[in-house]
Amino acid sequence: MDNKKTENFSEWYLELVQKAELMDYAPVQGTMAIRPRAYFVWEQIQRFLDCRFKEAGVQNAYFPMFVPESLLKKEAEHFAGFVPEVAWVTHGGNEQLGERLALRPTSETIMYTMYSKWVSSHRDLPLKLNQWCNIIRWDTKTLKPFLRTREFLWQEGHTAHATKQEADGQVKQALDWYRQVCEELLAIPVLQGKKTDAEKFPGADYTTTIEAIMPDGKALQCGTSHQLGQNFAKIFNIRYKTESGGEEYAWQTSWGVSTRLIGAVAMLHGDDRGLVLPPKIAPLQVVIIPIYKTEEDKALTTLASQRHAVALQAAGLSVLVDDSDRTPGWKFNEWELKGVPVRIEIGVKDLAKTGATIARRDTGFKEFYIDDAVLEKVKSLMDEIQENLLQKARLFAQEHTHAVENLEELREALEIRKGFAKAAWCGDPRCEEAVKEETGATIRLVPFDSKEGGKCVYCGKRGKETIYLAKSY
RNA sequence: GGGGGGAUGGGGUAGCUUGGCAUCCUGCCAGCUUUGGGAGCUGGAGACCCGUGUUCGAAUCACGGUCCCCCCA
Repeated sequence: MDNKKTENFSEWYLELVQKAELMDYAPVQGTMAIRPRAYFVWEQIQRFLDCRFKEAGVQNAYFPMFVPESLLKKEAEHFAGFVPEVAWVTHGGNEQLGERLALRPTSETIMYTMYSKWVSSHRDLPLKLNQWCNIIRWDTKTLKPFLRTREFLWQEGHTAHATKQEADGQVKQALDWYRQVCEELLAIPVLQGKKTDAEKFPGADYTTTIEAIMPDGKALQCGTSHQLGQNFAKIFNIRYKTESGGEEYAWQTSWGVSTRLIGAVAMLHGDDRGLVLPPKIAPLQVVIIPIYKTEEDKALTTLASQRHAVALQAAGLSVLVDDSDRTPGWKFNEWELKGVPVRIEIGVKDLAKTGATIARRDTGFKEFYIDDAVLEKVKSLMDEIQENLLQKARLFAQEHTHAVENLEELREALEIRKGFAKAAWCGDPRCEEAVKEETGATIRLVPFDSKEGGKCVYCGKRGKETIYLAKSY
């Protein structure tokens, strides 16, 4: 790595994602190839969420990526929110289409057109479907690999329920899945709460969100879950006959997380040596490097390496013996750049003591272990490193979250101390807008345990809500 | 939305003002050699973002386009 995380954060991140072979730029602006090392992380996220979805009765399905303009327009607020960044298909071959087709920026409208055909009785509810797919948003803001690209992968869950309460419960459950995937799998601590009306999903009654703090103090929205109320149901005519013979509109939710999470992992845990991956999502968890001078030593150290590899693999770990024709120093640097959580060095010195040297990626700490202790140590390191990364990130988040009482303190928290600000807000959208204008920060969320009290960070009137503010990606 | 910087083998670069066989590092291939924190030697393959113009001749000058990065809103 040429750039330092603390000196040129932005350049450091770009160097990191490319050198660690997470992505590569593709020919169209704002698009990229997701390389195997990053796609593996996505697969772990998919696996983690997919089994929770299925346990909860959410089934996978697939809907078309083409959304006719007339459908996208049906919900006015929704359309207004998305139209600035919609990419359109206007031609088929050389023939201009009668109606242009949006490349889905999200799938509410196309899916709910189908939902209206599939829902007619209370017996059809709840309807809970999810799709894993790509999304196109023709963003004009600053693009950044994984965090903001014009095409990305995500999952979008869409449910229809008989009652508001049930839909509220689904919104909450989805958000909790997202909190779990961030904290338990990716070691990214998050704040949870509600978006303000100004920041909510276009067409929703309310939006809930999880937000993480990045090393430069900016907020990253990591997942959202929306209560759509009956807004779409009324427009797309999703009605059901109740048990008592009446007719009601369904209550709906939608929720999603995207490949943006991969960028969050790289950004948050990476260091000046390169990528640092939490063991649970590392494509390669252990690399074993034999070290030798003579052919005889090469045979011995490689054999010992392979013996350890077999034992570790039997314990369910992904292991590679790097016996390539490179110097040990080169291999150390290479695998550190790629973020492998644990490295085992086996040289003649280790053989003489019938053991191996184990180095952990997160702290760089190296220690010798006798052969019999290696397996247990590596297994426990998987948990220790996973936990350490989460704790380190939690500590960072705490240290970069500052309680503020007025605009001046808010500016200081954002500009000098670089982080989140916790404040009170009177609830007036004009104060929210003014703060955004004057500081560049937005209200990231209103926590679920928001309390009245304090003074509005902008106007000084009585506070009605607790808020967290930050600049964001 | 505004401002600034940039694009030269796979990656990083020199050359551009003053037009004339394109520099160096790294990576890649082959061979030798080497191995406890990015070793060495020899040989080899590999590039001027795209288009138009000016010119005997364009990486270099002009115009247009595409793409990337940074800062501000």
